Amino acid sequence: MEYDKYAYEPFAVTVDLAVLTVRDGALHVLLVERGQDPYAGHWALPGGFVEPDESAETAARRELAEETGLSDVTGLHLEQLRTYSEPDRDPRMRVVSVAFTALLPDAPEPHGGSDAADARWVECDTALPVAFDHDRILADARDRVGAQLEYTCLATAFCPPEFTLGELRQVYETVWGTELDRPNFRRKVLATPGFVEPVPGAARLTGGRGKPAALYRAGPATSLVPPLLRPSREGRPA
Amino acid sequence: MEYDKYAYEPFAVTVDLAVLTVRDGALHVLLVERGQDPYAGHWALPGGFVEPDESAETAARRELAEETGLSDVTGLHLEQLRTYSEPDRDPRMRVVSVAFTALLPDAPEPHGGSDAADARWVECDTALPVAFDHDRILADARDRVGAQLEYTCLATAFCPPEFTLGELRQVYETVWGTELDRPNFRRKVLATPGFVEPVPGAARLTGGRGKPAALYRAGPATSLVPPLLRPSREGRPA
DNA sequence: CGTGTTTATAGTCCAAGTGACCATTAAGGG
DNA sequence: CCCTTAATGGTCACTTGGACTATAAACACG
Repeated sequence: MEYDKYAYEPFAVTVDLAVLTVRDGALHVLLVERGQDPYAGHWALPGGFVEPDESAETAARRELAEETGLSDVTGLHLEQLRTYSEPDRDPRMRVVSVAFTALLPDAPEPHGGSDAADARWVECDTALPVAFDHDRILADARDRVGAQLEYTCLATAFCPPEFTLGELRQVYETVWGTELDRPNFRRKVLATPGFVEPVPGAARLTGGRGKPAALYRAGPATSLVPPLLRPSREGRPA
Repeated sequence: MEYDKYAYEPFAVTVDLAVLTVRDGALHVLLVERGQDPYAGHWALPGGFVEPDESAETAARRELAEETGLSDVTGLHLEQLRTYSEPDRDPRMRVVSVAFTALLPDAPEPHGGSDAADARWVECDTALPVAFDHDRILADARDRVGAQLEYTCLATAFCPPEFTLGELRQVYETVWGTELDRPNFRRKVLATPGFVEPVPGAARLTGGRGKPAALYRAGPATSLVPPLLRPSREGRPA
């Protein structure tokens, strides 16, 4: 490999974030409204340039803090998704973007941050024209997260620090778009060591309509073996 | 996002390839010997710059053809691994590298190609000092491939067009570093629709020492549900 | 030439896992 | 006060997968 920085057209390197959360039984993504061309007025994934002294991960966490307005993003799940490098993905210049997936427990309304005209949570299933190739990034992020729910304990990243098994089950049902049997889901989760841990004291009462549920915290486990397979689309009569 | 190509230090964008193959019951990786500083004389993963009109995927496939000397790399499994962007990963300048994993069936000896002093297959487990952060890239590639064998049909990418179930099993055993029960492996593979398909005619005779094995081809399936879990390191008495 | 080794293949047995249920408990809403 | 809702506890049958035995068909070696 020869290195001659003047022999090649310089690349701009950016990060794009697919910040996902579960709200009202639907998967939502954080989008910002672009204030300038190209795609002025379109919605787009939050993101920005990687600074000269940053890694892409550092830049992504900085952007996450800026765009969500959260004071503490250290505990949030942030993971590299993949890199998008098609030569024509940005009409102005050569931009290579490292995309990340971030999972948030609750959904605080974002303040239209730094360089974005507006920022808001948008339901993923609404057919919304988004800028650049961000629709593909978002689709890839949904695929990845859906697959990860099967064989990791990642679902707790969508939940607040203390949660009920019903809330955890709704995460699966929302991301997968299926219904799960309550008793079987409970048995599977509780049979997996380190997935969830009971909160010593209380049980939640005031909120829902049914019998109050016990509270759990996320456990130390990260992988889920054997996996929790989503109901197959096969074998269903037409 | 503001785009001003002069406001930021330019990034060089490269691709690095972890080209893996199974040979003699051991996982091998294609390494090239660097001819110049830094790391002159060290071994490194093959790779190179992304050209102005290329995507990272295109560049990776071009490099794969160049480095392996294979005339046809269209059928080979090439997959984006992740992007490495630590600011100090290259001592000379800011280089962001998109790493790929490639899986090869057999192991034709590479010709020391274009800009590499030498190229050869190296057993992955040999503790070899490699340049830059390529040891981490290689470790990530091994992790990824090992995990993918569990829940995808990717193992056939290590095999020639026609192969026996014993060869397929050796792929698993080599990548995972474990032994698998022959009858159980056979039952699992054959019970998965579309994983492998029998070759109409022949059965292999001349090669091995034991009873001749039937030949199979890779089937159309890509995902392996339920997965083929590797034997756990747990539950083993000390 | 026969015997032993090696590998492929067929089949058995049983424990764990899981889907499909049913039943009970404990809240809130009319 | 009854109905609805949701959590929780439990059963049962079927499937999966790990451990294991047995047979078949090649080669190596004396």
